[in-house]
Amino acid sequence: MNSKVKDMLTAPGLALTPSEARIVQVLLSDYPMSGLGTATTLARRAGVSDPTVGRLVIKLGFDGYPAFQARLLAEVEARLHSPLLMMEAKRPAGDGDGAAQAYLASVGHSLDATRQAVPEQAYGQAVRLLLETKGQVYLVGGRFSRGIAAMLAGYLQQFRPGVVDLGILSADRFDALVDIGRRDLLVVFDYRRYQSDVVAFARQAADRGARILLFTDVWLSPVAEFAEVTLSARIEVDSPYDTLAPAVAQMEAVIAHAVAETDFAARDRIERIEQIRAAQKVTLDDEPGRNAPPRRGPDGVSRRPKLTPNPEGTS
Amino acid sequence: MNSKVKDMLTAPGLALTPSEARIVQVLLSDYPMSGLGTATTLARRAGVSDPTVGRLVIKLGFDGYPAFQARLLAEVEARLHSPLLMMEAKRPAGDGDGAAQAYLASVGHSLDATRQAVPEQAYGQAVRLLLETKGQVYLVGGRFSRGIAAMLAGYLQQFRPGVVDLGILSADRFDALVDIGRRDLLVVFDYRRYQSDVVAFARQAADRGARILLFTDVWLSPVAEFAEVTLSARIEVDSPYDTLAPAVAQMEAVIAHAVAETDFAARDRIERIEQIRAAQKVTLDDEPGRNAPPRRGPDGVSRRPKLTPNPEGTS
DNA sequence: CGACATATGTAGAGAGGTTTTCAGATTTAG
DNA sequence: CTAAATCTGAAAACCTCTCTACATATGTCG
Repeated sequence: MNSKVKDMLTAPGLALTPSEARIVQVLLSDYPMSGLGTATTLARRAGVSDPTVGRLVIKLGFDGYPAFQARLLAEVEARLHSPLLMMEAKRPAGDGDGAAQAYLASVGHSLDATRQAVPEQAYGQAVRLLLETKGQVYLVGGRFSRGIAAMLAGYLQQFRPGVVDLGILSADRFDALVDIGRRDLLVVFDYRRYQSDVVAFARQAADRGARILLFTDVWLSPVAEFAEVTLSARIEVDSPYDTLAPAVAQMEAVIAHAVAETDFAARDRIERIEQIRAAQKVTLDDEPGRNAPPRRGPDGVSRRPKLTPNPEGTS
Repeated sequence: MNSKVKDMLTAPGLALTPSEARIVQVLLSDYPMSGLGTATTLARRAGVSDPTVGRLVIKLGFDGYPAFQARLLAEVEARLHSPLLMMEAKRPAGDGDGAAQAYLASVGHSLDATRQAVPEQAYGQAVRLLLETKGQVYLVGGRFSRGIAAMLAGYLQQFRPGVVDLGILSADRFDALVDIGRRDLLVVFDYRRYQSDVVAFARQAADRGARILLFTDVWLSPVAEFAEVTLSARIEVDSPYDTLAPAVAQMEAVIAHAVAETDFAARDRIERIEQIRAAQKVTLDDEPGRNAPPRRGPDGVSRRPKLTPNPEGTS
């Protein structure tokens, strides 16, 4: 049921009438384009009548020609999104592009640089710290980067208990230091224009024996001196400001590594959280009335191919 | 006349009405798949009526929607027959890279897709909204994306007064609606797993006459229906979660566009803020007293000299 | 050779898609 | 603020496509 149309057409157990065989041959001769027009067009090319085409696709198990075509279209989309194809479509970047697009291209370069700058091993160490810490996991960040800390906190809460996002570091937040000890982990996000309060906080936490995981730029925050693991990102771009996108990607990469590496003992925890959230209807999964009312054929099959929804999303 | 549809859609001399711009955006955001269904489907996704779609393709020089679609199909065929794609059959899919690095590469693809999905013009519109709004600028975001909202708020505060980051949308935050009116702008970050409270908030703000700038993914949050400008990013990656890195980059690209485009009337404001911050010693600069504003070339484009520290950084 | 079964085409009904028409809404110019 | 121009969507007309019903052809077996 899930195989590609091409496989269905060449399946051995298929009993084809002479006319149907001609249609299949046309279909395969320039696959899948010839199936993307109307049924009548295809019939004419095969030298048969359109009802014959309809009968064939029904014999193949589809509910009708539109359903068949939708499947074909979905396959085209899958191929169109292949990484190789994306490379081909990649434009030279920067030619006629405006400032915004040039900026995005520039971010792409920083992202590449980031990928090459940090060995895979470092991600593994970060994951180990995050998941195997027995005590609490505290997170701090600078004025801009604290948003990333919050995102990471959001993910971590799905994986383990004891996650504390310290948010903005106001003076009274330093009180939290009394609770931080040898069994705890402090995750610090500190990118250039290193904030003195963040550095001070991290130093004091380190003095109290806490382990430190640092996300910073390639010039390394002062925190790197006493951090156990440091992940650096390339953040400079063609702009008076720096970009945080590679930093975000790097944080997410840690999560991706965790997901790939662990056998996902945390899965049941995620599912529990999902259930709670569903009960509270915090997210609306299917936009009512927007993409819908899906046009349906008489068979009840949606006419347009679904556009590959992800099992889990962020917002 | 022989240019690709994508180029026609992004051609500079093209005068697009607001509704038409939304269609173009949808087309580009999932190119070329979204143009392969029916005109009605496309219209629905863009939140416009089908005649508007027809008018657009005629304005582009086609004889009608079927003609437009035929051209699109021809392009698909061309790409499908590309030599690169032929090699794909034997693609092992799993590189020698580890999970984290593969993830970063995947983010790179989404970033490229994002760059190509949104015309430069849209960034200009976003900048205009952000800078020329007379009233207040409010910002909201979802559970994860609110970090991006906070980052944007950080930038905006350097450019203009009246920036209000609404933070987490708790029930009492809805009280803020009474202050939102016709002269104000609401910036919404809403990525898939669209949050019902965010959507509801935006809808009510729109009802009160506020203009709306939306950052979302290519499947478009329901907010897109009544947003004045929508910027969509590609956020899906090879991971059970989505990535927000392209979303961050896109937000920053808006800032980059603003910096490049405007004559930077906001410069004095930035300098004032710099002075205040220096006085409070919030950041520890590696080089004290090196607070110069961004250097700019004769063309008015800001130019960052290599290897000099940024005049303004993110942390 | 004749009767039946299967295969195929023709024609038309019905559904869905596109385009035209027109009126309301919005923006722009004066 | 008013008037003109433009933009937009609702509705309907028109067209195209699909699929059903029926008729015809082709082959098969007694």
